[in-house]
Amino acid sequence: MSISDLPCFTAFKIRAISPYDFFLTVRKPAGWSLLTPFEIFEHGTLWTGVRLNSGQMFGLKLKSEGTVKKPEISCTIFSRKRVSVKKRKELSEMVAWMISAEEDVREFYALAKHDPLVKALVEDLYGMRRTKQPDIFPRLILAVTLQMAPIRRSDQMMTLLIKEYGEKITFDGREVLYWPSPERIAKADVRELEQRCKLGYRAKTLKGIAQTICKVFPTLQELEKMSAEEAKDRLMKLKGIGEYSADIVSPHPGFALDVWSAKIFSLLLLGEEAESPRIIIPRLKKIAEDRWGKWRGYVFTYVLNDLNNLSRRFNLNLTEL
DNA sequence: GCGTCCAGGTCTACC
DNA sequence: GGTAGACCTGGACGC
Repeated sequence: MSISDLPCFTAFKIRAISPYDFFLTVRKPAGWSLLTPFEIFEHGTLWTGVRLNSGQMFGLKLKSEGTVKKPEISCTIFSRKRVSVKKRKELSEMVAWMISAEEDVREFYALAKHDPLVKALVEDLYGMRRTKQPDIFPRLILAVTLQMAPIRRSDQMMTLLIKEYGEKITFDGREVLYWPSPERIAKADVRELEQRCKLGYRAKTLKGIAQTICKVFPTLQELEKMSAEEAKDRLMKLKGIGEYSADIVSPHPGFALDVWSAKIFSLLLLGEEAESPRIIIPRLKKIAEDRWGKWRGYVFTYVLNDLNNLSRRFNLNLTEL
């Protein structure tokens, strides 16, 4: 693991479009982290890290100084060297994009008028946003380690990858571990990756992906500018990335159903337990697209972060599938 | 303890 | 173009 000390800092404020719940957005109820599983959240303040496409590492300290109705987030960025005024502006725009501060979800919330599921979701998680990560490699690691493995094993693989090949950043008296760079994994020995991170056959896949994106591959921001289909096609050209993984990585709103989430949506949308979850995935995706359109990605995120409440509300067992 | 099974997909060979 | 089978590994389960 490499270690970076980030002594310089610059601060600014971000105003978000209301309603915006900072806590629910950066610390999701299902335990999803904003940028790395090793970020720190204490007394309403988040310390985390981010690697830009240039490879530069930054420390981030985020804190809400507003309310859900009048949201304002204070952001301090820590770096190795002092940042210029131009770079500061770029960083401020990047953080706002990352935490979806400028995304207006009122159209999504309007669906609640006629859709009982959305109504429940909005009541439970009012103001929560989907978030984005500027660097694509952590998303690809997530997608690959989720394949063919129970969630605990996926967590084990990701944790080992970060601890063995990631980067430790120190700033503001804190230490945060961040994902490995694609350059580091591209150079790693496959056998060593397999053994140190318990990746099995995924070691070869991950190294291949790292090598490809080190050469030439669109950034997440570039994929976002493409059509959803084009972005997905580009992602699926990576060996080891199929439709499910492409949906997880793509910045476009998708409906990344796997066997586990297909069981949940089968109960919610069809009112029945799925006998063959993998078989009904295309059908569930079609229903989601017809019912929620471009907001289906939001429904997906809200549902997976609201399983306890939904189980109670609709008298279903969604938490032990 | 030990053996067996299989998981929050993807790719390939074969028909 | 459709589909069965292989793929690492470790945790769950039955004995």
